[in-house]
Amino acid sequence: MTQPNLLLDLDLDLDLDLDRQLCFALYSASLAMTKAYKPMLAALGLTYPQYLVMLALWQHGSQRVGELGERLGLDSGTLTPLAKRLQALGLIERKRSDIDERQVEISLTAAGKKLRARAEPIPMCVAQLTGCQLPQLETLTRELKDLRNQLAAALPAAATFLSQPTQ
Amino acid sequence: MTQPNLLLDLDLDLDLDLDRQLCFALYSASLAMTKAYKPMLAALGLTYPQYLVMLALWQHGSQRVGELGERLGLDSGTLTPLAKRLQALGLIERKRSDIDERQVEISLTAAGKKLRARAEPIPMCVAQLTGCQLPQLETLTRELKDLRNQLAAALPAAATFLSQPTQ
DNA sequence: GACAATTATATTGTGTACAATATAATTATT
DNA sequence: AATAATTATATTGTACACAATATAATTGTC
Repeated sequence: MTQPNLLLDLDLDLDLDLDRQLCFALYSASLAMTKAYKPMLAALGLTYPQYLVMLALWQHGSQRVGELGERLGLDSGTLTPLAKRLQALGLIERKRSDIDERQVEISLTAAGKKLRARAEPIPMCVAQLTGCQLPQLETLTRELKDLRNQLAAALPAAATFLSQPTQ
Repeated sequence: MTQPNLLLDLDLDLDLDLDRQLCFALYSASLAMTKAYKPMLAALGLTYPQYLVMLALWQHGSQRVGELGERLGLDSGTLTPLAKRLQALGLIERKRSDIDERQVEISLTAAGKKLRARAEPIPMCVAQLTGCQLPQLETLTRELKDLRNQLAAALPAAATFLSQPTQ
């Protein structure tokens, strides 16, 4: 008699059940991953976001705060104090550019470069903790990168999604 | 001539390249997801972690701080001040249990229950922002939940991973 | 029933995240 | 070349996360 209600069907798949939310699965997996890294990074004297900055510097060498921010998706409000802590640890240097004094160039010290060797076994340790095979981890990594890129591209749309009625 | 070096091969797959790290893909996707939610949740007057607490309350009803923490993977240091803010917003109540005065029961106010209707369309909006089909999102959600559970279970091992030489 | 051990939540301190704003330098325009 | 607009980083304020500790209530043991 009555046609199946499409909106009702969608509600079945997209309710507010915590364990069916992609956002919560992402959020809690990310926190769990940070906790898994914590003891290993503590041995290097680093927090997890500090480790990410070191990864970016080890891979791409000296770079400006803005480049770091774009790579990591973080702004100066996060990076400036973080970089000051890495500088206090003696791992990086911060220097105003001579060409453009608005820019701050971040570079590795000898101690910072040396730390890389001690960080190298960490990804393997974490991979073992996941209990997954490498190809599966690579697939998941690619899917998450795609998701991140898609969300970042769609961000302007998100701002007006609920404020506008369907027009 | 020379046999392929297994360790070298593994290094190719598990180096310190930022864009090949599962941890960074997770971290940045999670931050991007939070940013996508932000404008929609702002319309409800909620932050993202506050929204997660509301989801847990809408789904499971009144519960103790400890239950909330276990569900969300957060501790009292995070939840106590967050709950006080939700209380200040008039969305929840906090009451010491009569049976066990150590426990604090968190329940929804009428305004807190009412807010659910306005939150209901949000998951659908986000799903559209991802540009993915629902089955793909469900698969990714399950994979992330598995990863989180596996990491949580393996956490004790992580603590001793780098401090112990291979024995 | 006193008291040690455990449990539940709260508090404190450190380190992110990020919006909003401030500051200072560079570029564009006239 | 003065000045408006833009750009790069820093600062401020709010809200998480979480380790470490504190507090208070309950349970277990004798």
